[in-house]
Amino acid sequence: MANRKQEILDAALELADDKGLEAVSMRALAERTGVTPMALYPHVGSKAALLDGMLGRVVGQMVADEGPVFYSSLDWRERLRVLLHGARQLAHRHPWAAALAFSRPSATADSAAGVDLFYTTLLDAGVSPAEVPRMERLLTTLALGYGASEVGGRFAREESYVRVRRGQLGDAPLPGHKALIRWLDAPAEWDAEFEADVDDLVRLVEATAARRSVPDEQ
Amino acid sequence: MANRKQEILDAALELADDKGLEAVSMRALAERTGVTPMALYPHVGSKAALLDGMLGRVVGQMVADEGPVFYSSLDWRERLRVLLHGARQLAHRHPWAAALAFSRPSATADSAAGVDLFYTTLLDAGVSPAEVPRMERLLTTLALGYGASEVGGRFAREESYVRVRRGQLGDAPLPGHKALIRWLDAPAEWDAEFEADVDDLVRLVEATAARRSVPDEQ
DNA sequence: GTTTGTGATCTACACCGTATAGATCTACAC
DNA sequence: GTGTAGATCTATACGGTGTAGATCACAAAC
Repeated sequence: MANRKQEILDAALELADDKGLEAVSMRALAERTGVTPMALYPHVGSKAALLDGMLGRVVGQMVADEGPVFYSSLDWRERLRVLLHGARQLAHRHPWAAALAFSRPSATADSAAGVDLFYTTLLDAGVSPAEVPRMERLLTTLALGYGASEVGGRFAREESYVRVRRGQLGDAPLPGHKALIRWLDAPAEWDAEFEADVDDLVRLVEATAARRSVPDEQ
Repeated sequence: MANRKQEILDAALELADDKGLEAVSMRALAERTGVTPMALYPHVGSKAALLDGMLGRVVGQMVADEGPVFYSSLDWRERLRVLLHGARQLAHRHPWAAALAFSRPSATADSAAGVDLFYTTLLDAGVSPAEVPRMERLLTTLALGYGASEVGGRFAREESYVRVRRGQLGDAPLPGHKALIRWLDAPAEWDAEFEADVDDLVRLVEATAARRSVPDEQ
């Protein structure tokens, strides 16, 4: 029974990875699994629960892949970088998961191990315990949101956007765009940009740790 | 014709705001508009285009509400805070829009005015022009992602999570959770936490502006 | 050998987005 | 008034969706 559930989940992952989340219908999944649609229900509960299960699985799997690295003697800075890249990678490897991640609790048994890696890393960095959970949310929200924006199309440009770049839109002036024309034309290099974001975040964590001296409980 | 489209969009917004995005079907929208489903198509094009239109409308509307404030003599720090809170507010006021925002281009005619407010604010802060677009993406991704996580449920806890908090999950130890038990029990105060995030982001922008001296073009 | 329980199945329902084809209304030219 | 062009709405239909409900097959337990 529990075994069967894993098989079904695996089939659903394959389906989502190579045909997109919208191709994951109970009927299609059933065919892939070799049973009728209704046979899935005792195992997965419902479509929503199926999606939860899929998300939990990819998160858990990512942690399993990268977790071991963490008990080596890496600097907290290096560990943090790996974690942030991992969160973005999740969106790249499983585009469907990025969108899903924002609509389901992250405080899950499946993701606890991943969150814990952030916690220990931040504690090692010297961040005050009272600030660690907030910091974890800040970091994962940005890394995950960045990945989701890339694969979901938020960072893409509309065709009609050419005119906007010129710094004028209908009657309304766009002074900011106007001043930045040179830099808006530059092709976006997402890898490099995210790297710069990671640099900023590492510095932000350093600064937060340095501020630890403020009078606080404990 | 263009008028009719706005009416339909307004009806769709009402529907989404008080019954959720999944209640916005062409059939339900048609009934609300007093017309048959197929009558909507010449105006809105398709369901996907309808969603785009809805998103563009709430974004544009938000900018129209808060834009004027910006040409007053506010400090860039104050302006940035207003913008970040605005992005989070978007998710709170229109929960459906937060999820949508990650799957549609943000470089739209509708949102250009909003992006421009970020651009001018960052330029005023002294951020290097070459870094402004990246910074805008970083800031909006975090603020929007934070709001989306709140309303979408990512920040919620699962029932089964009680055990995880104890710092032990099955056989795997969770040292980070264990060390943080005291702080994980604290009820989450999202407003206060986001305020702290905003503080961090303002400092991050300050630091970025201060680093401007590095040898760079222009 | 009957009972119990566990899965899979089949049918059916209410809903979805939308292609296609036709009806109706409005406004203006003659 | 009549004709006509364009915009707007309607009717019907197709192939999809998730899943409730009833039924059936078969293995293990008593």
